[in-house]
Amino acid sequence: MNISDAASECGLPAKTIRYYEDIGLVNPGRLSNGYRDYGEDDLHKLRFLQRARGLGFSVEDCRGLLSLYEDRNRASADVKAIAKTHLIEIQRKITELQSLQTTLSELVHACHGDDRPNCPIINDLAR
Amino acid sequence: MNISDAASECGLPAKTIRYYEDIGLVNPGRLSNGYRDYGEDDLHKLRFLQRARGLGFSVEDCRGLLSLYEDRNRASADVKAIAKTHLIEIQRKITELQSLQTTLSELVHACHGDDRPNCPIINDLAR
DNA sequence: GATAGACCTTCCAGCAACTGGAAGGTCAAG
DNA sequence: CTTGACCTTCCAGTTGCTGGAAGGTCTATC
Repeated sequence: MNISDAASECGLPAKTIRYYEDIGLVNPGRLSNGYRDYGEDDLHKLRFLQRARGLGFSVEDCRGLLSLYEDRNRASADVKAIAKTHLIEIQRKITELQSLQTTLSELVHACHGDDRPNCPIINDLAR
Repeated sequence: MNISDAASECGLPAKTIRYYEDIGLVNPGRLSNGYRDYGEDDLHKLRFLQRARGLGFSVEDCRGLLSLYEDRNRASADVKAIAKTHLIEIQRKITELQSLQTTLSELVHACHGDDRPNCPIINDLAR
């Protein structure tokens, strides 16, 4: 299967798939004309990557998850550890964004938003 | 005032301040020896940038806010528009992260996390 | 006057995770 | 035999810095 069919199969752009190959995540075979040729294993990995990236795992996390995916003797604890760390990071980001949201929405509400120059947002930033 | 004093005044690393100059945000004068020399206006702008970046505004947003800050005839509506757009973007990110959080925390809870290979997290990613 | 150390300068490279585009090869249809 | 849609590689750009190298300057001390 060529790269654009693989792309529509797994939901990743061809560019991204080539990039994943560059960084050593998925190594398809090659046809005699030099074209990449994706087999079922490759497609599984690509779909795996698409899902994992979609859950916000970093590419390096994905590398780790992928090797656990391929390891039939993995300990689920190893997978859980990666996921847990990521989850904590997500929770940290949510908290941070919520704090920004609170501040910003107060400022936005305090600002008249008319054609006059007085502006609580600017005042706050300038304080 | 030299760059390291300016840095401690505004809470930004010297490297970052030089970078902001590179991209045309704050242009201090220069002493005869070529050293940057920060005046009160420069420091105000740097503090402004530090606050605005801290609220998550992009550097390009900061450029816009800075020029509104310096425009005594600004319309507060222009400021509010930038802030509102940013706020909406923050809210979008929060929603997205919360959805990731839900999915991931379900997976993490479902995973035993022992030394056996069976793992709902991997299973989900591989489905 | 020499020297050490702490500044300062510029410029170049790298991070994450792609994305766009140029230049060129290949293939199937008409 | 040409057109157009693929494919290939490689290089540059994105965001917002950050680290480091190479070299100039300043201040203090000996």
